[in-house]
Amino acid sequence: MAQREEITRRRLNRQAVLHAGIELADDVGIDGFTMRTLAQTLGVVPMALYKHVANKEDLLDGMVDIVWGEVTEPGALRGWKRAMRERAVSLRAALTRHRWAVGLMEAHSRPGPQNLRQHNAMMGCLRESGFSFRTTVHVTSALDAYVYGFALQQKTLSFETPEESGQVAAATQQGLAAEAGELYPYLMEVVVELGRSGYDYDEEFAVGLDLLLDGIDALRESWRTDRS
Amino acid sequence: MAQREEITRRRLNRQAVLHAGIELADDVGIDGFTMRTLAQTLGVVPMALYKHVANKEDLLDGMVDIVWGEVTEPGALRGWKRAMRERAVSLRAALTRHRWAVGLMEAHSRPGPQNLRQHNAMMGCLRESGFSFRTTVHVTSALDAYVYGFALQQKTLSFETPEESGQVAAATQQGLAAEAGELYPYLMEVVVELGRSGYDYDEEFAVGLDLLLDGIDALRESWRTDRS
DNA sequence: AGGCACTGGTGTACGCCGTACACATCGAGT
DNA sequence: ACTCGATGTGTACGGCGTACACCAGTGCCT
Repeated sequence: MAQREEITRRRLNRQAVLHAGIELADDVGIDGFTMRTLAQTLGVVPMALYKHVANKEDLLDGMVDIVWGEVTEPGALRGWKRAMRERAVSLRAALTRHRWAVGLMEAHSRPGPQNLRQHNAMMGCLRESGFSFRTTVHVTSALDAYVYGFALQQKTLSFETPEESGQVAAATQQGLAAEAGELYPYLMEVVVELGRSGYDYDEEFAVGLDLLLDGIDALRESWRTDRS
Repeated sequence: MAQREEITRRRLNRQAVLHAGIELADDVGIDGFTMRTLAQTLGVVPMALYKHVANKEDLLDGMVDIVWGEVTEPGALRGWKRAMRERAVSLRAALTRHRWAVGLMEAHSRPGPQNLRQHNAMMGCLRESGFSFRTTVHVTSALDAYVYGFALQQKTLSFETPEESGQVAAATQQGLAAEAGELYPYLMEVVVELGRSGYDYDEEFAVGLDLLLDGIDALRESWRTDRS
């Protein structure tokens, strides 16, 4: 048993490497994520990792597929709309937990099994709910684009965080505020107002998502009779 | 005059560096884009660039703001809906021309003047069209998310290009096709169908965009009477 | 039990990256 | 003509991903 533990600790395997990778990337972000630091957190020399992953790209691919596994599958049981909303929320939650994964989820290389499973469930849910083949593509495309884009904004946009003061303060600091008020009056108004009333990513996401889902709902009938 | 040309060729300036950077990044992608190769295309030693940009991040920021400058401002003259659609299309076109810019458009660092100009015009168009302050934020957030996300998908998704055969062929090649048909029947169906009828990014983008715009339109009245 | 192949961890080294720092050059203003 | 500031150069450093040769321990076959 102690021996087993020793073994578990001493001998690596692909899963251990991938999970350690996710943890590290969550901590330090994609830039600070290097093979060397990952090896260090595993108490191992960098080259040891290459016995379990082909290279850094393969490592990231594996990590990404685990993230895909964290996304709940849409089931058609309680209606496509609820299923789609739940999946979108779950996907965004996963991308919020693992910000480094945004932009890697649909990489060029071969999609992993969890990725395939997820998309298969998505198609299945929509097709079984009576969407035409082409409409299914439309819906998937639009919803995924929205979720990815929102995650991307949330990842990179320091613009208006809870302490949006950061932005305003920075602008003021460079003496830009006064000038900005003249050059960009509308933007300035919104930023100031936003600073006053706060910005809630969750609510913002939900609003846009419902917009899309309602739009899909409204057009479902006309689409059903469409070609294809 | 010949002297002037000589000078223009010999002496760099920030704009020249930035534009050469864009051209190079368009060609080789963000991965192959290094200070050294950029210096080489300019016929100059790498360190020479640092007289005109603070560092690579500053260089990319400058390049990104030029891309922002390529996006047409929304004018409220012919209605907010048309203006928003034109802007979204223009933004996506810019991101398609400069795929490396996706994910950098809303960087953490100080947004550039073209970025600010663009967002100011956006806010102005919506506010002047009668949208409430909070609704303006909703609309901007949702539309931008969609455009970014679509560009991101288009950038990374090899899934179904004009020659979607790539994907299917690859899957087949590894003997996965048969197995995949069992594991992921819905996905397989859609991929095959898609291969038959083709996939048009432009149309796909337009469909989702209209979905959002119509949704906004429908909810505009109720939103107007909302709080804030 | 003894030998052996195989798997997985190590050490060293290479080429590329961004960029700091000291130096050379050159054009403009006195 | 001389100086001075701005611009390009040369060299060098530390960090990155990773190729390659090597070593250690484990499980298997006899």
